[in-house]
Amino acid sequence: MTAAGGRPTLEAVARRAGVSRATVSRVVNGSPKVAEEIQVRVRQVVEEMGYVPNQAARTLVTQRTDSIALVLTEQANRVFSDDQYFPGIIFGVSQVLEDADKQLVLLMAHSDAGHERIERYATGGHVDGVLIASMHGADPLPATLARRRIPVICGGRPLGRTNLPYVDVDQAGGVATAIEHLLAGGRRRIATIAGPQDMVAGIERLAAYRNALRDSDRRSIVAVGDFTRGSGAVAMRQLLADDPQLDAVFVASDLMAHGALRTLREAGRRVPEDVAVIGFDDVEMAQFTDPPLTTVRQPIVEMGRRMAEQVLRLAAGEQVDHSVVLATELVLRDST
Amino acid sequence: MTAAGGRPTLEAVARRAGVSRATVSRVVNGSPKVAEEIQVRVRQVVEEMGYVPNQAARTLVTQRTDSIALVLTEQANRVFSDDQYFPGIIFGVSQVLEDADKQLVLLMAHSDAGHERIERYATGGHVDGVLIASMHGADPLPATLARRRIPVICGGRPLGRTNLPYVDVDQAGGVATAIEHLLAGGRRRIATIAGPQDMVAGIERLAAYRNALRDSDRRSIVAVGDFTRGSGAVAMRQLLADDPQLDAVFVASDLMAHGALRTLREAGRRVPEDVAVIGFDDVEMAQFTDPPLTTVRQPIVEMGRRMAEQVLRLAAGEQVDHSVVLATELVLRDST
DNA sequence: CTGAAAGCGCTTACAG
DNA sequence: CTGAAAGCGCTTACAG
Repeated sequence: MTAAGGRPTLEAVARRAGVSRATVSRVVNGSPKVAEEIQVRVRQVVEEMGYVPNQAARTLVTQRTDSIALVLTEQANRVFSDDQYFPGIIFGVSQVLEDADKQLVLLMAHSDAGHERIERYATGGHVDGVLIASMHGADPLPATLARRRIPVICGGRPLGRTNLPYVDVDQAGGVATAIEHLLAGGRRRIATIAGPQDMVAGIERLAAYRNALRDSDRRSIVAVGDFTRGSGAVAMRQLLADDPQLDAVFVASDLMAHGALRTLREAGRRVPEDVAVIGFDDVEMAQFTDPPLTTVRQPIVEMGRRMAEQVLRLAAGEQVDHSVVLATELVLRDST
Repeated sequence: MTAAGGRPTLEAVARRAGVSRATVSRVVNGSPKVAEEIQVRVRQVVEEMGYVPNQAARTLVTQRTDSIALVLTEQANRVFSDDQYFPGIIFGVSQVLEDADKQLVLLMAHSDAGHERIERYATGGHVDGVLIASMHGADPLPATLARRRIPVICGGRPLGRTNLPYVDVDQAGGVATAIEHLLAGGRRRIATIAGPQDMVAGIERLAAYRNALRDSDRRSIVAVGDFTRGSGAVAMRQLLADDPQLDAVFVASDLMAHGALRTLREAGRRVPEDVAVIGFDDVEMAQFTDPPLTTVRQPIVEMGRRMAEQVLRLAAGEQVDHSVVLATELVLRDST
């Protein structure tokens, strides 16, 4: 007995080993109540024949797929700028899933049809749980999945009223520390380059900047980018036009900060003498900009790990905390 | 009739629509020989009940999984440096698979056990084909899979003697153009920072550098990195110690070139006046370094796309070209 | 054009 | 401890 692909089946192994399919199944799945001697014989035949269980057949009966989907609904410019966010999340998630012997299915939506396709796939019983890495606006996808009883964990606090479980970093705390540092350094006109205002990270970092300045009586000077270098360069030009006297800028991502540094250089402003710059992320690149970048570190890989751990708990039927919030930290370098 | 997950089955739809399971199956799968009227009714019931076919059951009978695996066997430092290589490959692959309605399963090996796990998974009938994004040394995995009749496409020419199909860029041509440009600019002592010598991209770019210099009678000056910024910074220090008079350096990746630029700045060397620098990749960052980086552009996303197209052909039983080689191009900026 | 039936390769109560 | 048997939810010749 050989499956269509030419691969041996349980049946074939059982026949060769002189036992029943049930017994082979038990040995393969590590059930303890099989006689030692039989276990040895079966394992040997499995090895000889190169038997590997057919996952589809197994899933059909167990109702478990042993895979987790990671959804990335993001425009191309960000997924494929050299932003470390997505690779970091993927890396963290895959570490945890590998240890748990689960598979990672990557679901990217490049188009609107893609969005619908993802919903269909995730509700189609293909996966035991879903991770949503980043959302624009109040994406209905996580709520839809949750309603269908599919375990879901969001990366970043979901917008809108919902009580979906999520993992996030302490955005407000990180920004507050950054602004305090600038104020303590005597900076008087502190601008910001915000992230996109349909994403929670963009919204919260801007709100935190405003709060911190309000407390200190400074006025806020704002330009908005989309987390890419190019948008940071453009936003910096706008800020310089708005307020040529500005002496500091908090930038909501390191990539945008890199773009801002180029604009400042072109405009003849020295960093940090004329303008102090603080980024957000602490990607490897931040150590190599000119000057090296002071920035708020967020633990991206750890965020991926925690997301994966949470969804595995849900898939196992356990309860999880409604939110997990990871600490951020100001890393001082030469741009302030 | 409702499946364990609470989802409706074919059976349930058939009953509600007053037809057989076979008929519902035909409608769902778009078979043309079903009466128009019945099609309409079945589709309506499918909609009402939110029926989605169970993939495991379908796979079990069709022997197709509609998924493709992408294997990333790489150390953490590279996957999680902000190298655009892996995200670019993932992005290109996922575009093509999305259009073909196939799923992308990401297989990363973080450990040795991971390597074996990947082999087990790929041979376990979970996927219709396998893409291997990057290999160290003469990895036996692709050949093992090919022997098992599993469609495989390699990213980059595989090392060792094998005739596995692959997609690659014109490494030699790109490097040759870069060196010619340096020679034409009157540079006399041209060093290189090579990539890791157990990877084909590292090996081929170094070999092409040596060939180009041999033709011009210059001596070669070599340091080796691992494609990360940090390794580029260290390698540049070694080169300056080896030959303080060097006036150009070809760096096998943009990230390493970024590291090299920082070392040159620290050493008081002006770029390009004292030392010309050329990178390889053309990531977004290359436009933002100080000075902006001249580099050899390789079409990474396109490479991912072509890999996916090739593996889909193999999975469909078609023949594919033994190799697809994409053009590279020298992009001139201010570092030369 | 439509339906009854076989079968894909497993797991798991249920007996013994 | 072991085996016979049912059943997971589909697709697809085969008849009609």
